[in-house]
This record gives sequence, structure tokens and C-alpha cells, in this order.
Amino acid sequence: MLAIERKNEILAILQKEQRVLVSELSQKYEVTEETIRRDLEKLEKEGFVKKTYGGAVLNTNTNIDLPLRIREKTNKKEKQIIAKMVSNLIDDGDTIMLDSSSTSLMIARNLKQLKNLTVITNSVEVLLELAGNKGITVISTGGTLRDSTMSLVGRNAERTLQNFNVDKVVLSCKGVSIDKGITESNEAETEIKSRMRECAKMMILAIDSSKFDFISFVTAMDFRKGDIVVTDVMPDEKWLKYFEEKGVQVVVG
Amino acid sequence: MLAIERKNEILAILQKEQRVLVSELSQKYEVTEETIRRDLEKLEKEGFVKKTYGGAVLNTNTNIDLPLRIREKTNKKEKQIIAKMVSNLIDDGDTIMLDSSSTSLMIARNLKQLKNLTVITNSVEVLLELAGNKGITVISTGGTLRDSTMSLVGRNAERTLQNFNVDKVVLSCKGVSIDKGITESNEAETEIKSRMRECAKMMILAIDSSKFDFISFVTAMDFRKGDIVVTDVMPDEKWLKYFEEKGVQVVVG
DNA sequence: TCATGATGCTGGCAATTGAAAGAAAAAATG
DNA sequence: CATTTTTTCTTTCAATTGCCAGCATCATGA
Repeated sequence: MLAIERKNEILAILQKEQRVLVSELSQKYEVTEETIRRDLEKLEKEGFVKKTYGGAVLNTNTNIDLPLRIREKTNKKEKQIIAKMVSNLIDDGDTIMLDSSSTSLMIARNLKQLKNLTVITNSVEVLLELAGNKGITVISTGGTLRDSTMSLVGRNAERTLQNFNVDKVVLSCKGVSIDKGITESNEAETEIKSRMRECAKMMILAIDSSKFDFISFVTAMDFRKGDIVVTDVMPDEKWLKYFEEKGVQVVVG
Repeated sequence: MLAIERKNEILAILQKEQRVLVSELSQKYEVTEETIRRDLEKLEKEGFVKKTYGGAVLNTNTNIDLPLRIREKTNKKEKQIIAKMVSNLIDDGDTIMLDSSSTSLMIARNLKQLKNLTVITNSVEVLLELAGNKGITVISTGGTLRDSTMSLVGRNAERTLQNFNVDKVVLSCKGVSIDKGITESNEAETEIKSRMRECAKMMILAIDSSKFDFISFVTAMDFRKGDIVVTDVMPDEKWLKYFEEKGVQVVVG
């Protein structure tokens, strides 16, 4: 039996029974309890379940079926590396903004141990991810829900952003090019991002290497002096030169 | 049985019976009384119950919010009836507001077949429930997330509400009394509800019969002419007379 | 071959539970 | 009202069980 199969079956059992025991699963699948614990650990990280002594119970917060729960698999590893690096740039006591993207979601997962952090976001998934964490105040921009991305957009979201000045804004995008700057595929989200950017002196742009020299539909903003680009592999000479000229700092994992 | 399951069940029993005995629980779950005492001790630390000699009672007139999974179970049948009736008062093409409560969540579940509906809510649960429904536009108020109720509150939520005028506002509350009016347990939520109320001419108050003659912490608002009260059993003479005087319409399932 | 991921094993640590004994509270008795 | 009896509570200790971190093994695929 493949590991992934077992994990999926465990999740199915959980949906049905509400809870599972480590000992039961260990017998059922004829693996050690440690293996089961690791499975549960993964499921917990993915937000599905809550581990407890002796087993696990279904996570009631996310119990509501999220058919749209987007579990982004593309470039997962790269994004995780980037997320880790970005989270290292965030400090206890900071107030930050996170946009709505799979990278942001991963970053959020890396912020949970911080103390006295305030996060403003237009992402419903980030909101859910950070809910219930003691040291973190979560503020939603509000706005109209876009089903496809589970993000909040529109005039009300934009208006809310006007009320905030934060330490760091963390954004991602679809593509960056030297000619066209930072580009996005959707106009509504673009507008939000560009407004977010105005809420802080410091912008952190989290982009994996596939985003370089890719141009999407809408130009969201240009690079500015002081921006920080976090990525997984060293950009080529052309980009390094460009960033140097622009006064953009590059962080590579 | 997992320890956490037992603890949750005890809380559910408490919610239903108002009180529990150590000896009873010890027999029921086949553990020693010491174990039960430890469970109750934890529940007391979490603020849900008050230990007493021989057992424990539910912490009523409290501003502690029970977890949604517990609230949802209490008076479930009544709430479902009410939710159904409220949804019959909503029409295709309406723009409505829903507050953050277990009743609202059930109402939301009954709205899915409507066409061209716009729902404005400060409830994260309602947002998730209605996400992905073709005919429904969902707008979040935004604001600061309250973990215990998964609702959005605060200045930003209130400010967003100012921008809307809707056809119908659907609210619930902790208690209603002739002296004190419509009362709530939490100040932040109260403020939101009272602001929502100002966004429409028509308010629908969805309350099961247990809410009558119960007074909670904060007075949120008074009844007005034209309000509609939806409940599960016919209120007594005193209330009917009061509603008649005030010009409040009563709908009973 | 090397790196990677999944699995298993071990030893130290933590959580849960039960048992026992004494303290405290409530009830019963005179 | 004081005293005794009963019940419940708290504290402490021990035993069990589960957890976690680190290391070893094995299969797989680059």
C-alpha cells in the first residue's frame, strides 16, 4: 500500500468517524504507530485534523466542507523554501500584510510561532490558517468573495486597506519582467496588491524562479528601491544587474 | 475513548442539562471520579463551567463563547425550523445581511437555491458555507477575527457596513426581554449587529423560544415597528401583546 | 552511486489515569 | 449547637501508555 493511499484512507475514516486511534490504524494497516503518527502529523499540517493524545479528531474549524480548499501542488517544494525564508524576515511584534496566493498560505503556516503578530489579509485561506493562534491577531480586509481563489476583492477591500500602515507587505505575483514590471493575471487582485504595497515602506516579493521573465496580463507595479525579492535560485546576471540598479535586495534560499 | 472526546461530550451534556454530577459521569464513562474531576477542572480553566461540590454547572450569564460545534447542537431542531422559515422570507434578487451565529449558519444553508442573491456577513462560517454557489454573491465585512466565534468585528467591520443599504437584515441574539430589549453577551458583536440593523428598513430577528425573557450582558437594540420575529413556538400572551403594541410581526413555525 | 523519502527501532520524556491518604465540606445525629 | 459520620475533594505517587527525536534500514529514482 502506498503511503498516500493510507493517508487518504485515514482522512476518509476521519470524515466518517470523526476520530481515529493511533493504535487502531497501526493494526489495520500493519505499520508501526510511529508511521501512523507521521501520517496524522502531515494531515494536521495540512489543516484537516487535530492530533490529540492517542489519536486525532477532525478539525472542527475546517470541518465545514471546503470544496474549494485549494491545495496548491505546483512548485510546492520551491514555495516552501521561499516561505521559510520570508518568515525569517518577519519579527515578533510586526504588523504585516499577506496577499491571497498559495505562497502566502505557506508563509502563514510558518508564522504561527511568532508572538504579538498582526496579519492583515484578503485571503480567506490565510485567515483560516491563522485563526486560533494565540499570539496572532488576524484582520480581514473584507470585500467581495472570489470563489476561484477564495480571496476578497473590490472597493470595500481596497477601502479597508487605506486604514492601515504596516511594517511589511508580503506579496507574490504571476510574473516579473524587466520591461513590464510585476504582472498579474487578474485585475481585481492586481488592484488589491498595488494598494497593499502602498501600506508599507517595505515590500517583500516572494516569487519562485519560474516567475522570472514571465509576463502576465496586467502590470501591478514596478520595483522600487528597498524592495526585497525572495526566490529559490539565483537569478541570472541580467536580473542581478537590474535589481542592483533599482536598489532591490535579493534573498536566495 | 479519547480524553478529548470525553471532555467534549461532557460539555455537550452540560449544555443540554445545565449541570452534571461527578458520580454519574464516572459511571457513564467507566473512569474514576478523579479523572472526571480533572476533565471538569480543564473545562473550568477554559471558562465553560463552574465546579461545585459533587459536580459542575454551566457558566451561564457569561460572555464566554461556546465552540460552534456545541452551539450548533443546542436546540438544533428548533433552529432548523426557524432557519427554514426565515429563508422563505428571502426572495430571488434580494440583498441581505447575516450576522455571525449558529442560526445564521443554518439560514445560509437554506439560501443556496436562491438566484441572484447578495449576502453581506461578518461570519466566516457563513462565508464558507455560501462560497462557490453560483447564484450568490458573498461580501465579507472584514474586520478583526474573533477566534471563539469565527466572526469579524471592530471598527473596520463597522465602517464597511456604512457602505451598504440592503433589503433585509437577519439577526439573532442571546436573549430578549420586555424591559431590556434585545441583548447580547459580547460588546463587539453587539455593536456590529446594531450597525447592521441600520442598513435596512426590514429586520428579521430569528430566535428560538429559549431566548424569550432571557437577559444577557449588553443591550443591542430595541424592537421597532415593522420588525419581524421568527420563532418556533407561539410566545405567551404578554409577548404577543407587547409585539402588537410595538408593531412587530410574529412568525411561528 | 548518491540523494530522497518512507519506515522501523530505541531511549528518554510527557500525559493520562488510578489508587491511596488526608483535608475539607456537607449531612446526619444527639 | 456541637459532634460524628459520610461524602467529596485535593494531593501525591506509581504505573501505564503514548509521544518525540534521532538514527538505521531499505527501496526508488535521478
